[in-house]
Amino acid sequence: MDTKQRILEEALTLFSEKGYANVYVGDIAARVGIKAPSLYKHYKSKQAIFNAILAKMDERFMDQAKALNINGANPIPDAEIYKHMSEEKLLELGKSLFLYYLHDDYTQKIRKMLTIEQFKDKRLSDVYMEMYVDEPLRYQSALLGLVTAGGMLTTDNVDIMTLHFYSPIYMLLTMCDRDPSREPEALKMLEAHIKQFDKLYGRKDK
Amino acid sequence: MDTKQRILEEALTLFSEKGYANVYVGDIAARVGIKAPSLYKHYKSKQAIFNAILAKMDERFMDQAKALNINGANPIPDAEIYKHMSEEKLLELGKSLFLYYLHDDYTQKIRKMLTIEQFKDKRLSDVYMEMYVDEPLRYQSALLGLVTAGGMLTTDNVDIMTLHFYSPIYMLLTMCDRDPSREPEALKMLEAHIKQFDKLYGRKDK
DNA sequence: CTTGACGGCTAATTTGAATTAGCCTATAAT
DNA sequence: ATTATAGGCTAATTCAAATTAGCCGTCAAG
Repeated sequence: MDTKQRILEEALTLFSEKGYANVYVGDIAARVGIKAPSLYKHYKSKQAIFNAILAKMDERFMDQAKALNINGANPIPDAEIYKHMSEEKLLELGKSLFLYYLHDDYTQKIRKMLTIEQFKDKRLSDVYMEMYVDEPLRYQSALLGLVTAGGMLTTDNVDIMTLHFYSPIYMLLTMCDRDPSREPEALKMLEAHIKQFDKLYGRKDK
Repeated sequence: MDTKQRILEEALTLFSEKGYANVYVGDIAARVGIKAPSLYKHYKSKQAIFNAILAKMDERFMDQAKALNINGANPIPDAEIYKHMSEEKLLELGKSLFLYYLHDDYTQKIRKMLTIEQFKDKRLSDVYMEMYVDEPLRYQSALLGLVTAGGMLTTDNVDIMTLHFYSPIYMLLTMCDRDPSREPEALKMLEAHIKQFDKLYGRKDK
């Protein structure tokens, strides 16, 4: 078992629940199944553990950005799909986006940790915004742009349409992060939101 | 000068910037213009200062709720105004809401503090949600309900319409909290959002 | 078969921040 | 005028948490 890796995982879990300052190195060690001083065989300090988590996050984020081809000339790999976007498909898209963000273990923990630690370090709030505001808006804008081009949605301002699509998702997400018991309620609202969105922006003659 | 009050103000400022754990009692004292031990003439402990801030927040929040008559039989005092809601008025409503939340010193600091500390204590996340999610949605829903009744907006689901109105405001707000330099950009998007909102929900024959 | 590095442990040690002790001055009430 | 209280200060003290010292067993390479 890779202790060095385990330490990062358990530390991230704890940091995301209680924040850096409220987690003691002994807590991390206990969850890994060792004693606090043994941590220092793997990392120079508590801060170094935190830094390693961020480094790994950066790495993953870069990979993901590359995988999504966001910057490349070819924005969406399977563009054709989005030209024939039905209400059901839109619904599925929104729900899977929401549920992925909400339930993916790593993503959720990172998001919570960034939320807690963001005001300590501008770099963290920048990462948060890129991950949960700017990048989703950019990506979905490209996507909804295709749908619009395909004629399934109509607007003269794709960016605002994207804002209308995504911001409820974002708000419901922050709601469920704070209170997971409200997930069913959030899902109901999400569905109603997307149906309404489709009605508002969908072609009248659809 | 009311030192006891000053302490709460300076402590809130610091807590909202750096989080409880990263603020030292000496920092608070320094800003007030005294030495750390003197704080203890006014509050039993650092935690007691934090609690006092929350107590005062609760108090204000109660007052505000009462002033808005949210629970009372009479939801909006000057309901008539809202029956004749033009695009410009809607715009003004949204902008003033946004700018109030964003710039009101006390509100902003409380929001940032709750954001940082929320995962430590469920009570804090509950307050946050009430203040920035549930209460605004309830209030605006009542308001937009009136507008709808007046015939200036059309929908079969006021709650979703309200979600569509408010969630972009919410998202832009959290964006500006993280990076105040993006306020102009946010304001532009806010305006475009509301104009588009009005187009989408406004009566076709307006 | 022995050596050295890896990774664990217990028992210090360090550190730094919160809190307490105890003193001093000003002021307001008796 | 005396005294009590409020509120400030400096100099301890406490305490918890991070880190270091130093020991030990295992195991793979030579």
